[in-house]
Amino acid sequence: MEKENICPLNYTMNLIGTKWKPLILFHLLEGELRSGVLQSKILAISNKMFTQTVRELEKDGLILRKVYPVVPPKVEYKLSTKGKSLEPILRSLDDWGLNNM
Amino acid sequence: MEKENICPLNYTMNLIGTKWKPLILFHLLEGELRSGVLQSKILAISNKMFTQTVRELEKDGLILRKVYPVVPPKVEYKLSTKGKSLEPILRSLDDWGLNNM
DNA sequence: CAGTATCCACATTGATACTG
DNA sequence: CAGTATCAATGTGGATACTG
Repeated sequence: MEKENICPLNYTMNLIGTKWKPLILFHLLEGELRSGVLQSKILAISNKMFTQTVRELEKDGLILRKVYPVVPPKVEYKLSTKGKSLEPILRSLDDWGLNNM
Repeated sequence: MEKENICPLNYTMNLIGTKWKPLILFHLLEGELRSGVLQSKILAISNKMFTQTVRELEKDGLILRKVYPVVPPKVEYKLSTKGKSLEPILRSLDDWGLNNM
């Protein structure tokens, strides 16, 4: 998607307006989650898309990635402050869907 | 985009989560607009994408299309009741962008 | 003016197999 | 367990020309 961001609305949509991003953010509203647990909550997401999506969310400063230097690997994700500030929007999107689907 | 709609959040995103839809809906918040006027407000949208997008919004019941049987043609678009109910979400997305971009 | 029809470039997504 | 690599399929967006 081209990044023109003429208006604020598009800026926001470019950060969360994809198939999986809102869903991942939504699940993280309940708190920090281990990578595998988070992924298992998003039924039907492929391994590749999961990694790719959390990477972008991290790059955009919406989530934080914590790596534990253990074997086997352990990684946890949680919302950043910026990510948490999306909560009202995520809840609105979910509520609206509930009332209209 | 695949239509799985496992959760309400995805239902909503499938309706408004594309490049141009939120922008078109946002401009229609100010009221009914003639086709050409609406399109001119969305800088850089191609003719094809404009028609395609308003068609989908109409199909999904978010906007209403009024055709005047005159020459030259005159078409006006406005939000439906369902479309109007998206206003809080659209404003939130815009506000969040303003505060974070 | 409003919209349609092609044709094409490229971005997004996914299945599968593999690594430290 | 968490993540990477590769290849293929599909979706999305756009330039151009044309119609009633």
